[in-house]
Amino acid sequence: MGRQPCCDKLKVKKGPWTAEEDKKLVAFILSNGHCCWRAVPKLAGLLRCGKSCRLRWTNYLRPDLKRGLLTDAEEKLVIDLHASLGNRWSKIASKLPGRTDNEIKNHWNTHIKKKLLKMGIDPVTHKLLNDQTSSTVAASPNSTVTDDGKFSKKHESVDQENAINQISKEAESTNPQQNCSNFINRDDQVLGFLWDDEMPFTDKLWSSPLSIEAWERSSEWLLDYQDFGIGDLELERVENAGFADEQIKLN
DNA sequence: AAGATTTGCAACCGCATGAAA
DNA sequence: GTTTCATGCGGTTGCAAATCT
Repeated sequence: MGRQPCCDKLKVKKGPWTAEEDKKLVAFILSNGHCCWRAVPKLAGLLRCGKSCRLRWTNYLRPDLKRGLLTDAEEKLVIDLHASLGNRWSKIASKLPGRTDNEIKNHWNTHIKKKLLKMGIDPVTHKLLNDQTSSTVAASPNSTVTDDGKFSKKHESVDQENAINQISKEAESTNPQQNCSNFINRDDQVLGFLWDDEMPFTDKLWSSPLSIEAWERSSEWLLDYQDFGIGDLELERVENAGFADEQIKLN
């Protein structure tokens, strides 16, 4: 006897969410929280699977999400983290406040991968493409790397330790051709917080109560960006400033 | 202008994991 | 110890928008 489906697939709606559905979901979560995702669609009056609700909330409706393209600083962090962690997008996303694993994964596949290839860098190994003798960054007796660049979840702390050692080794290297990561401007103070498991300021944000009005105020981009696609430059400017502020706070 | 192709991203699917019964 | 269930994660797909021919 296998596992039952999380919902009755015949009676659930699929595909893009409407503004009405978004509003229902947000209103429900802001007033009730999401103790059990399976119950959310029924209680919120949505013909959706609980899984779909969770995804919509975490990837799109959460009030603390940033919108727009990743900044240069964020992109560099993603590349660094990918070199150390591989395709563990949720782990990478946890180090970039306001960004989701889905967003980072998409940005990696559509932008960063191409950029690295253009620079002659293998996006899987983070080594120069013509450097046949190099092994992967995280390859060590204590970590496992699969063909597609996935890292084993076992020995995580050892992997992280190796990664930190690797990053400091890279920083010491003076020859830009030796390792692709040298093109990244290192900021040790920034990298320092990357290995902390907690991101205190996002936790604070989540623990504070939020009204539907507050959500609507903080999510005006939903109208601006989803329906009309305006304000990208202004948004980017604000986000860049915000990200810089967060880094200053952390330092 | 119109059709073909490419790109970017939201959403889905299946699997893994851990907790509860 | 086994089964069931809820949730999270990473890979993949589908489709609208953008770009090319």
